Amino acid sequence: MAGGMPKRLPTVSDVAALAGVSRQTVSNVLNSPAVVREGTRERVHTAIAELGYRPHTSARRLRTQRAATIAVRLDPVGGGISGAVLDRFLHALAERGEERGLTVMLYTAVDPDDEIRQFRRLVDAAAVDAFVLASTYHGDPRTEWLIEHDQAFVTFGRPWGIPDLTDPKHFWVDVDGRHGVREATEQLLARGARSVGFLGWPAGSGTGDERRAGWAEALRDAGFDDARSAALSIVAEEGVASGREAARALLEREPHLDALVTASDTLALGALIATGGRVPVVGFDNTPVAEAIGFSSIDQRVDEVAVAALDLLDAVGRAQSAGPSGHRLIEPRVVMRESGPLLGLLR
Amino acid sequence: MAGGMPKRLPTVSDVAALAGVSRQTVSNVLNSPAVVREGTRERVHTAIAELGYRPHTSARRLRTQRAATIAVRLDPVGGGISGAVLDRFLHALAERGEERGLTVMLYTAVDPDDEIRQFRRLVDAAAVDAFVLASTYHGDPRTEWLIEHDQAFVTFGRPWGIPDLTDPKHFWVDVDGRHGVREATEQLLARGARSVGFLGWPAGSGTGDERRAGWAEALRDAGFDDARSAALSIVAEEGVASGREAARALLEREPHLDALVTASDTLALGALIATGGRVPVVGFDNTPVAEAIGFSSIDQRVDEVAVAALDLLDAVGRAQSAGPSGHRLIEPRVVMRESGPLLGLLR
DNA sequence: GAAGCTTATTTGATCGTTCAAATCTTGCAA
DNA sequence: TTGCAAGATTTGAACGATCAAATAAGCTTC
Repeated sequence: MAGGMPKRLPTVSDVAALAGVSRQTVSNVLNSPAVVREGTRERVHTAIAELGYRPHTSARRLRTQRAATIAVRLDPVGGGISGAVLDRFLHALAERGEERGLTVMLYTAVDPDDEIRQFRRLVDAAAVDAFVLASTYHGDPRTEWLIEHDQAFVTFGRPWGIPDLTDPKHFWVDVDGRHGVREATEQLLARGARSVGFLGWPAGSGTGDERRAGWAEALRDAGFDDARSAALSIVAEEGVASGREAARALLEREPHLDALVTASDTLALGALIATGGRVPVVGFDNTPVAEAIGFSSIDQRVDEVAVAALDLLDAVGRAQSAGPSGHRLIEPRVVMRESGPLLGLLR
Repeated sequence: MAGGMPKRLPTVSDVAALAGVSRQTVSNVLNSPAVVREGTRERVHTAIAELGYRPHTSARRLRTQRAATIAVRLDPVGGGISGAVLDRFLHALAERGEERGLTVMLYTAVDPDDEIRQFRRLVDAAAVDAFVLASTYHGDPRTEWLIEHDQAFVTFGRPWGIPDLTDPKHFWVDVDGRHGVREATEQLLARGARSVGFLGWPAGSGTGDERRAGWAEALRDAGFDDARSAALSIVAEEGVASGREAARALLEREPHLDALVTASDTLALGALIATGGRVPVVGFDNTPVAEAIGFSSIDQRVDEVAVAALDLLDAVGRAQSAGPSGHRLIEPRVVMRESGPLLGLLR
């Protein structure tokens, strides 16, 4: 309705005038309150409140040469069922970032080269002062570029090349999948399971290997010998169908299997279909699908990951040693679902 | 490695100096090339390329008073299985926005009031010049606030209150669910289905009512009388379990049902479980789950939605009448999956 | 009560760009 | 040649904030 004037936003000078002080004092009240005398500070605060003043984002960014923005790449479709993880991570990042005055902006890219082109664009335009990468691999050209060009970044997912792992320039946060899977396996054993199988990805993906290792550790501690363990483990590519096939094969080989841990909710869903829900299955990622169907899963706790990532980033920003070291391992949480609404009904 | 100087980014003056022209000419080359003589323009372009110059985002924003940024709220978890829709919409928005020099930033909010607080924060800080809302309802305080404060915005999802629908200040894009469902139903009938059921949400949600209406239209056109139609329709709350229950009840009542259209992939999954995959089911949203399991679904074509939303936004920006009217209806695409990898195996 | 110090506040310059107005070129008719 | 409009380019100012240096105010101390 109103329509009227475009209603110019109040500036620091307007506040200053109203409070009877100078621009700089207003600025100080906001950025280094300690330096302003109590009475003045209060007067300025009421003026700010009265006018509904807020610092002009771009003006501040121009002067301070900080974009206060972190860029995150949004994947094309968030591959398969497990896509929601990035979603939740983004949400956490946006929420936690805002608490620290950071804006999260999105970019897209079709391949690593394209992504580097984006880096260049954003960096050259001073549009961003840090990047969050959602996963990296050994010899990743993206991290190489970022390091080469002195750009702040954190990866969600540890770098899997041995040398990179300790590279002080590479900051990362990751979820300790090994620990999570181990704990899930232990819980299954503790509640009476006699043989717990594992359905995971082919060797070579660092993440998958870690998850399998966690399961293997739990079995070893429970007294299983290596031959027995080997028989209880099977491999499948990510995908519901291939998970179903593999689970079926494993069950044929090991009819007495009474629980199954998997490397992802996608595989878990396949396994559930194969077993008709008769065998408890634990997935990984705790996706909405796991919740809807009602099977157990290991939650990555992306909220913690986001907080850790931001912590690392502003450590980088201040060029101070990022706490103990340049990375953080978050412990996932096992979410056991006793009897999902649909588990028994799948058969 | 490099380490060295912080390497100041080149400015418009650096380019000007190198090309032997003034600042403003460089600016003109970028913003109104027509006004610069051909030869000069070329010289400036090579200088730009040589230095790898790009306009400083914040400086430009400060001067032009445009943030070139649109804000989108990221939902807490993206409810259930269908969450991926927002995900894909965001991706499309980011990608298409970038083509037009727009940045997509995220914000979060726990409820409408909180969201309005965010509006205020972003608007007062001149951090954003338009909002995209992912759905609205009748008397939505958010759209009221935005209109009241002359803020540009578009909603994905038409406003369901009658008066709002034609409000020239409310710009919206929506997917014509009625049309999509109708088309899917027709396709099923065309390939020989004799009775096609509908599993949808309780009346009252505009979106759900539209979808049901599309199915009803198709049946009517095919010569079904209203009593027959009514018997083929059933209602369920969103959720895999309730979908399964409802589908089961419907099948008991109508054993000869040979196809089922549903209001969401979540309901579709429930129906598939109930029928053991024996009855073809069409979902809505074409989520990754539909693709993974292999059942048919209606795709919202979020990419088109994103483009339309951006078109409307810059129509608003230029205060020119937004094409035919302030809204766009996108036709969804029916994705028929003949024999999903898992369909027959669910039983 | 004036010198000397600390604390509080103000002034002028600057970040990098674009706007508005001024100046310089060019082309062409008189 | 001169005049003069149209076109091309340049100059000065401004966007709104913060930095750095300068000034003013408040407290001690002798």
